[in-house]
Amino acid sequence: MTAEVEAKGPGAASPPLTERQEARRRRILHASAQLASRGGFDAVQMREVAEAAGVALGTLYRYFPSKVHLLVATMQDQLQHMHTTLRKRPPAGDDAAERVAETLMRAFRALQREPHLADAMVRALTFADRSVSPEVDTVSRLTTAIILDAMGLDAEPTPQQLSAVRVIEHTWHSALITWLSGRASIAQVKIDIETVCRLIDLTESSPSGGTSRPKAGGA
Amino acid sequence: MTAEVEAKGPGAASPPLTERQEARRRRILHASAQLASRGGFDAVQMREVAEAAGVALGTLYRYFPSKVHLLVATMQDQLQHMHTTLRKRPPAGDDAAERVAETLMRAFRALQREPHLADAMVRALTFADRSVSPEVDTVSRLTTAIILDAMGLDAEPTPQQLSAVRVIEHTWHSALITWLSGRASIAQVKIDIETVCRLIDLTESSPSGGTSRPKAGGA
DNA sequence: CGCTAACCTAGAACAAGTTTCAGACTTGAT
DNA sequence: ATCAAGTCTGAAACTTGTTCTAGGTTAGCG
Repeated sequence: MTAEVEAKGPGAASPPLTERQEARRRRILHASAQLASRGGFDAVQMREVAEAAGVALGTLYRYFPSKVHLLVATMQDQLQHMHTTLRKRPPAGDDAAERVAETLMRAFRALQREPHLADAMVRALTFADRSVSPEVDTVSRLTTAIILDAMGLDAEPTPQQLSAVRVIEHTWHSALITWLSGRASIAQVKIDIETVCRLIDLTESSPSGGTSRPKAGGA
Repeated sequence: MTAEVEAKGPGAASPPLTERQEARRRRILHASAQLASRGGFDAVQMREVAEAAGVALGTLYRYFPSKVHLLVATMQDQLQHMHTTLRKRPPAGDDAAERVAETLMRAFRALQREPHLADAMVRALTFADRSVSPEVDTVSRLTTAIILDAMGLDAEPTPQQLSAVRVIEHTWHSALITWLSGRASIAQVKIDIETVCRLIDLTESSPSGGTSRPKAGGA
């Protein structure tokens, strides 16, 4: 139990990094993503990451206390990027289930363009043990935010809707894994996503229109 | 249809093991489960497994080509055991969704009794790469069989039902992971299982009775 | 029995994640 | 400018999964 991992945990006031430190951090994450894109989880070797980022091995471990921490942070990074990208062109489906499925399929296609990177990030995410919980939780919240965005609700989500979203996330992660390990085809993943998204239809509160509404204006 | 223990691939005619070899194999699996029960994934150290099983390290690797292979085989073992146990007292719910949820919660409670073992097996399962696909697939088929059993269908499952089962499996695995890594409570897992099991209700073919039937005599 | 092929053992060796440490460099305050 | 505290570097060491080697054992067969 040495270092307090200063993650984005609840109320964690990460000591403000100097500019050079911020730059180091970004170099590390970039090197991580680069190596991951080449050969997936196994290709992200800590010594190579350190060398590619131009920092000493000890420094790498000061910034990210383990390989899994590093890759989960890499995923945070990519997810953030994807979130902003997705927000620019919101899904156009008629009901919430369609929109969520469309959004996830869009994300899936993005991952298909970098399957090795996807492999590294997803494997790290599911392999993470308790010591990485705060970071994994951040990823989970980001994913939840993306899905809720896609649903385009005009009110706070109900507990049932949150449950459905949780299940959708479960399916999303697990389906990715089966795809990455070659046990499911792309088509199969699509079917699974569409199947689970039907759960959203079960959570419609009012019998009239439910969550169907083309454009929930936000501001 | 008891799955053959030798999951070396499609049609792989695993050379029949001699009695001493079978005994070695069992000693190894037992040692693996034992160590896993103590301290989870990390506690299953190949050298220790070999010593506890009374075989040389090289022999251990001849039987199981990697730690992940070993743990996935351990899971096959446990699942088989659970499958026969579950069959003895089939779930009593009124509709398929209830029965499946009940069955999974029963399995979940069994895992709670050996959380470290569960940790080792589930982490191995999701961390497995392509080289372990055949074995992971066997586990997946076993899980599917358990769920289909619980549904108590009287006919071949429809494609939609199979999709629902796939999504249930996804949720099951992923929910286990969140529980094991301390990011979800037992209650939360229960909710997620119950939520995803509602998908089964969506696959009822006829509007009359659907899959509801108290006791579908097994086979 | 004695042969051969496959199997097993003990142990060294190798690979990659992680830890440690002494010394050089930055930073912030005085 | 100077000092103290904290940070970074380079390199070695340690851990555990995995591979390799040389020699002993077992099983089937004439």
